Amino acid sequence: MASPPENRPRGAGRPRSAAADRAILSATRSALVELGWSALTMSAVASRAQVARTTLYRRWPGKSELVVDAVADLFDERLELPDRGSLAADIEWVVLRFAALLEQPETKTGLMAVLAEATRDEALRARIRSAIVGRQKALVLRGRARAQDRGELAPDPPGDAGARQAARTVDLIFDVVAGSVIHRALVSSEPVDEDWARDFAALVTGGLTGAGPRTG
Amino acid sequence: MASPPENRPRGAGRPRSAAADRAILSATRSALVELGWSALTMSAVASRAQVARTTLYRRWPGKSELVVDAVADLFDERLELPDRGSLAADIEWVVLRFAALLEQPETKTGLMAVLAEATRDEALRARIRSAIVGRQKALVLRGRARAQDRGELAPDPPGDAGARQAARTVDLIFDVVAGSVIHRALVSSEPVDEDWARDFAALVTGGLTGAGPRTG
DNA sequence: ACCCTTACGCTACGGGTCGTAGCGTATTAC
DNA sequence: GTAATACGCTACGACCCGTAGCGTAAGGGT
Repeated sequence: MASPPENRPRGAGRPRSAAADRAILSATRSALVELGWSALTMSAVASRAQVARTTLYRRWPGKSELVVDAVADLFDERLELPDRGSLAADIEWVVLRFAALLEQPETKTGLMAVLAEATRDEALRARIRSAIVGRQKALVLRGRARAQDRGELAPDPPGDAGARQAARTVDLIFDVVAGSVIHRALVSSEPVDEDWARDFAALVTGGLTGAGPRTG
Repeated sequence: MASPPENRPRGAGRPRSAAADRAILSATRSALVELGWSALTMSAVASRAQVARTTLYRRWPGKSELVVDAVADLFDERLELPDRGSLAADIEWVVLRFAALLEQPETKTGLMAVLAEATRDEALRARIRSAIVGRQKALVLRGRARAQDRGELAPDPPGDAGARQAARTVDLIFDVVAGSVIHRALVSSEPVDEDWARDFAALVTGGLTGAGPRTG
């Protein structure tokens, strides 16, 4: 669960209101949906959260950090990867799951806004990777290992070079899955539905030349 | 070439200064790199362009529209697709070309900022598609047709259903290529170099199960 | 129970941006 | 030449920013 940085000296004085934390983060999300990034102001968040404007500045340095924490909460759902029987089916499941997350207007607006702001800020980008997007990578690792167990994929070659090669492949798959879904949903503005997920999984597993997207 | 919308009644009065147009768009790009989206102000652009602030408002309604036009120029380079001999090589070429575009800090910051703002604005999103991202789709169409001529890909099935299926495939490929490159470069913050392009092309053409990313 | 420490709400401040309006001047088409 | 438009400049009210100072509320430690 994302929270404001706890730099305060512990063990003395009045503790910060957890209710205020929740109200602020929730207000930030709803305000982000209604107003968008550029129109979102600290004043708007404060008034929605029934909180003084100064209270916001006591916890977050500025808009970017506040929004990152607010959005990170949305990616906190349990990420599971049930065994769907095949690599392609597992991929479809991940795609649809990720798409469902992006369907929420809060996530959509919040993620893109934060990514845009992070273009000039490597620290912020690292925070996004660890707190938001990076969690999805664990799913790729698990799905790949499972496919190797099934015999659908070749096992990792031994040795140091093999491990490095495997890591590169995982990174590649991760960028392809996450990037394609985001692009489809947020740039092309087309639905990431079961049909698309099936085509996508077929492409990733079989490629264009092999058992291409069209199976029927 | 992107220009401010020409809604003015033609044929009378003093025409708008084309030099000012160029100066404003150029100033917007450089300011965007140095300041980032949120710190970018109309005042900053005006002073850099040696132009009165009111001149900006005479041409663009606001920051978003101005930045879109400024960034669109960067995507205006001639988009060519020389025949590299194979589908995989053609894909590698497109990936590296697109990545080179995204390497420029102006393009990077500008594109993400505009995409973020477009999350809440379908009109802006459509403008981005037609003016910026959508142009790349022509490359996908050409590359696919060429691969079909070579016999690497099956020709489109005849009839209406076949055409629709082909269109879906093109859309899919486009989202996968553009999305993956953007995600790799802007989210993962890893270089889109020749090694990555080769792995990516191998994945898209052969798939995970087939002639996987590792060919050597 | 008491004090100490901190959070909170409120008000106020200087500085900046926004988007618009009005003016006089410059520059072009007809 | 005349009409029409662009341009630079100035000014305006409204808003937001980030910080400071105040009195008050609410816990923790002994």
